[in-house]
Amino acid sequence: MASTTSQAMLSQQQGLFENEEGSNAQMGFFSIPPNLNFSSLGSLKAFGSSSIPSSTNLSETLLPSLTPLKHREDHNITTSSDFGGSQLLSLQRSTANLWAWGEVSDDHECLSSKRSNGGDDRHHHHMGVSAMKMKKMKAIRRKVREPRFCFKTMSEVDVLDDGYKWRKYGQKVVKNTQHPRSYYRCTMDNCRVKKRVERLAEDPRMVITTYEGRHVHSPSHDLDQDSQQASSHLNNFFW
DNA sequence: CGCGTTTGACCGGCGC
DNA sequence: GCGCCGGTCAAACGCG
Repeated sequence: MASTTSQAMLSQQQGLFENEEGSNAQMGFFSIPPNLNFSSLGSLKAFGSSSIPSSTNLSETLLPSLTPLKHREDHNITTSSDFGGSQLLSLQRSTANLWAWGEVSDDHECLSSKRSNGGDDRHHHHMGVSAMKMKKMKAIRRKVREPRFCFKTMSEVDVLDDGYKWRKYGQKVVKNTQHPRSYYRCTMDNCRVKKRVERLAEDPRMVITTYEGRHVHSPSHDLDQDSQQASSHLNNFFW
């Protein structure tokens, strides 16, 4: 991996969020300029949660600044001031987690998951949801799911450090893409947040990350100083 | 030894 | 009904 200037320069960042408006399920979209500063976050937040009561416990999560892991280890890139061009925004709904799967499917900017509840059904079985209930839920084509948020960043590394600890639980080559999609789950016990990471087929320099769910805890304590620096700013907004 | 990754198998939904 | 496909599981493995 050549350590050029572009290595951690997430010069172009765009994000998507999905909300749970039921039949009006939709995805927002925003671009994150490389020189984003914290004052911008307010507007992004407002954009992403236009229908959310602003008082809802601020559990919308703004993930701490991202540092590509390898770079964090190898090059110790700093993320102060404007995040060093390496940041992640996550907008999540803190209210009910209902959304219609069939209607958030066809956005190729985000990881398309036209019907990604196969494995989750199994998961729900594990969680003790009765088959009867699941059938009923399926019947109305509506499913209790965690809010999702996806964005794409330009980075040479796949896994961006968002301050949480993730465990990889799967990898899959999806059709019509040359790069595998990786599946991660938050390592915290009762935290069911998942994320998927893949590279854009059209532009392998772009990494698409999709977060699903909401963390029930603060970011991992073992952040390095850089991350702590940046996330401490963010904490003013969200924690 | 504990934790994280890899990877083939499996499951369930969807389209034909 | 069957095959395809995305998502998940879990055993095996690697590493510190």
